Amino acid sequence: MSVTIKDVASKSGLSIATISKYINGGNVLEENRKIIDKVIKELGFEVNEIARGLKTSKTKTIGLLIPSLENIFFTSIVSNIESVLIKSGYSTIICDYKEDKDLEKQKLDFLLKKMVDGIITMPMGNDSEAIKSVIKRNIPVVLIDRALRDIDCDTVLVDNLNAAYNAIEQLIILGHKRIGIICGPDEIYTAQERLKGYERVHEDYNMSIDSSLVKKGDYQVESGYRLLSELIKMEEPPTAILVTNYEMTLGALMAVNEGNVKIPDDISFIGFDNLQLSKVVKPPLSIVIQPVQQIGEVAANTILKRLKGDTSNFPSMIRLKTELIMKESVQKLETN
Amino acid sequence: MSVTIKDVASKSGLSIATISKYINGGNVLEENRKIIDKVIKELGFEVNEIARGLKTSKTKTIGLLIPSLENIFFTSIVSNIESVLIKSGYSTIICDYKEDKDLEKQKLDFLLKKMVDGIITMPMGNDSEAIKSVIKRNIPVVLIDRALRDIDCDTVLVDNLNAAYNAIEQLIILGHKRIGIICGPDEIYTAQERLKGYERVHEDYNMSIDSSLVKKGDYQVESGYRLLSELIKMEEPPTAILVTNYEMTLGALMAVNEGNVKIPDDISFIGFDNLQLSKVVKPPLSIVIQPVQQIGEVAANTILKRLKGDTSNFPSMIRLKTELIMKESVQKLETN
DNA sequence: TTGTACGCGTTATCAC
DNA sequence: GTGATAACGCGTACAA
Repeated sequence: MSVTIKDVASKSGLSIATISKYINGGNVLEENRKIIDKVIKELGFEVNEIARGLKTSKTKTIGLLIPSLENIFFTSIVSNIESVLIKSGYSTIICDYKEDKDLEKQKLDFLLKKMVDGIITMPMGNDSEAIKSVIKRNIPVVLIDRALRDIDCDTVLVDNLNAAYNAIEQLIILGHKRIGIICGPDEIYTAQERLKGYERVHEDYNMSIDSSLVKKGDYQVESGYRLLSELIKMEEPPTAILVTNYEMTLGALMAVNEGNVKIPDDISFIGFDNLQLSKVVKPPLSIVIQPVQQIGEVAANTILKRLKGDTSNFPSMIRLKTELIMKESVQKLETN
Repeated sequence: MSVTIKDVASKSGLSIATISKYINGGNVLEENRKIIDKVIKELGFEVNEIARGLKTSKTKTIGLLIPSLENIFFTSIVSNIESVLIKSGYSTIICDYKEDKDLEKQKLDFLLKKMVDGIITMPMGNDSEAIKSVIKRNIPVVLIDRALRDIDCDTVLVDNLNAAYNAIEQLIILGHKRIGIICGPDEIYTAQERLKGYERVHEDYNMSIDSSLVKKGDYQVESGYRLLSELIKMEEPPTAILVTNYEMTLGALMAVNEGNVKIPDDISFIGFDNLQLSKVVKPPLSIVIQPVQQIGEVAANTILKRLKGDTSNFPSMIRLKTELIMKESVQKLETN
């Protein structure tokens, strides 16, 4: 079918072994080097990665396991990861587990069966066992966005705690006393951290927390809608709100629109994750931006490093900073 | 390292050939069948896909080549494709070419080098040559979203022409005479078709087209913003507008918000592609919805069919219907 | 430096 | 129905 080393060998008059050595960067006579180079170009020879893989048990493929492909936050990261990896000749098999823990395990197995050389994943459950067994098989794993307890594994995340902390702090500085938050699910790492940020800033400013202002959603649009509706219908509603991911921000805005509530007059609003959205709605939305590009690049470079056998400072834990963009959706509150 | 057929053979007392035949669904004595089954389970044997690939020259991998991973319309399709393919044991290597024609070719080569069994792609340029050469190599290709001229290739698209036609028709029925459209780039198939729909409905209703109302953007946010700004600043602005993709819809909404223009009082508005968006903005946006799930499923099933060697009605051209959802962003115009 | 021979795990072909 | 055995294309000792 396609051109093999054998073909190159016979046409160049050299042996298969020599050609192979040349391809893999070994020492070959300058003279032969030229000949081989020429023949390879003439024949259009390309290494058969799959035959090579059989021998080396390396597939030059990285598995990417993410919660959903219908979430721009995740796919942006994926896009950046792919860009970096392809430069090193790695392809990426992307699996989304549709926010389903069973599917997550299934797809992890799938990737393993496909003999990926490494795995980058955003774990959902805390099935650190599955991940552990992968690491035990000497397959490098990089966790992104969400950390896992009791596990030695390279991890790239954003400083979720301070992301929430800083946003809430701004609201406090502007005079808000009753600040609501719409969190993600308890089981999810980022949700825990963002809530911690909310709690810690209250402590630091010596403010007590009204637990009725802390709403727990599921990172989906509908919960953002429902929970914000609940908040604005309270007898004593919050004067400001932080919504902690993109989907819920979307939902919360729907609730605002339908509830005849005005931003920022009736409620100050800080959203999450999507800069474009902040410009479409009126007034412009204040927003917490995560460094998606960096996350992808750092994750990809980390796994590339491990793939090269560099085990320095393992396990690495990199915590990237978010950015808070304040716009007119937040109002200064008169202190009375 | 891992368990091989050889191991299964020696432990079961049968030959490698028999085990292989069993695995691939050949006829084996009921008696042996049981033994093999048991041994496989005990040993936890799994086929080494890469060794199998070397022999069969099949990788059980489909290449997916899309313009961008940061576009929910594309990634939704990808997600659905992946769901279908994985059920048949296929993995998908996803490449995005970042709307760059050179990158598109590069990544196509990359996929070929990875020996994918088939390719599903949304082509950008009209480099039908590259695709043709793939097909000539007997690698099935399915085009989605965008058709290519002069080429025999299975294609799955939506009826873009009538998508635009129907939207504009509704506006006409509601009494609008000056209807603007913000199109995509001339080179892109979907943009051409949507524009044709605009033109045809004007013909059918015997209305002439004011070419200053036909704006050509590039499917990016900024152009939607810029072009809608231009439209509303006209001396005689349109009374209604159709924006023909999601990003430009986003941009156009920004312009509306900043321009102190009211929807639908000052201008009736129909957007594209994203249902969620339609609920977030106020008033609720009328929108053209594409059947992303179907697109993905049909495309995946088509390539699966070809992979099985079924060449019936090749090349198939499937045209899926869009849905028009009318909301309060469109106003009935008084006929005077 | 170069060449020979063999192994990687499967599948396919043929005898039996 | 079953079992040797030759491929598949490449890497790698080892010998030359």
